[in-house]
Amino acid sequence: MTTSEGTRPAGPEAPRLNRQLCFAMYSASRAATAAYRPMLDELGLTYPQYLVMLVLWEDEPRSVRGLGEELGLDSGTLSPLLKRLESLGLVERRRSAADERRVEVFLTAAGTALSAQAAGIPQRLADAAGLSPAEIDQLRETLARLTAALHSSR
Amino acid sequence: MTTSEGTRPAGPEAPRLNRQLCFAMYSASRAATAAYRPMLDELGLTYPQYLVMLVLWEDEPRSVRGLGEELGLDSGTLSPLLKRLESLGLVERRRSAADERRVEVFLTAAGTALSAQAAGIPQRLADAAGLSPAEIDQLRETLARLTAALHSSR
DNA sequence: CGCAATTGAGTTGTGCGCAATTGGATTGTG
DNA sequence: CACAATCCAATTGCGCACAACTCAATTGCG
Repeated sequence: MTTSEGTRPAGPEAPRLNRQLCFAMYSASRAATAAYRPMLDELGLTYPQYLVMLVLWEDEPRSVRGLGEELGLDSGTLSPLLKRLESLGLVERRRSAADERRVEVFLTAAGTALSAQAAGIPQRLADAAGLSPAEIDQLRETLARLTAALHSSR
Repeated sequence: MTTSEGTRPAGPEAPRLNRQLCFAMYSASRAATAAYRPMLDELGLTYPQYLVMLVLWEDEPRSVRGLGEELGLDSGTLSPLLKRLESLGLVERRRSAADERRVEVFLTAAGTALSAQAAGIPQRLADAAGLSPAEIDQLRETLARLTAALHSSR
């Protein structure tokens, strides 16, 4: 029977075309996480834990809410992650005195010290990426625009 | 040469620079998955399940091993995922007669039929991406090169 | 042929990511 | 001031990812 899709040019290879764009992002993201893994293993961190530490190394303390906005993660992800960072002795969580709903996340001395050990990671990953600085820059800019467009399309 | 401070490592802001490249990929990948979610909800699929179906819509049957190579996933991820697709009535798994170690994944009639319902998704996502076809093409190419470089750097 | 090494799928355990819900704290409005 | 609406963190439940492991089937090698 004839399909009812006369208005759309949805040929049999349309799904295949699409897979290439989004699958490329999915693959690249997992490849990057995998490339980080051996370096982060030396620090005893996972990649999302490393992202949280990067934010805290910039500015501290941060509320759980603030970390979530910065990273695009909610408390369902952050609460157990922060609990693990706390049990590693890298951060400390304290209820805000001004607003008892908020939990402030502080770095411990060990958490602050870990920054020095992590300092070499960016360069090591840039070396593994095999892209020129200009390409990296452009890739980052395009991805940021794409992310913003996808978020605002809801 | 623009913004090329990459030669000066280990400064206090090095971690911040790094976060931008890899965090951009991490964010973009999650934003894309989120953009797919409402469309895939209509099909009752998750994004990884959709990827598996895309491969099967191209060529069927595929072994678990073959799917894993195509998608970069191992049996620890695929086995339970395929079990869920089977319980949805979209695929069927059968031991290969030629090699009893292999499991061949076949589409059911319902699995084949779902392809028509999924046909509109690529265009809908491309619209949400807000990038020109040329930009999409270049992004895909750069990501593919990056993924290959990261994999071969091990 | 006989048996060790390899292969393929599955299972287990850990840690995200995200939707939905809970429960206590705060804010806004009458 | 009262109290409903909102806010914030935590919890629960489900589905990936991925490492490590198990077990059966197959292959390779003497």
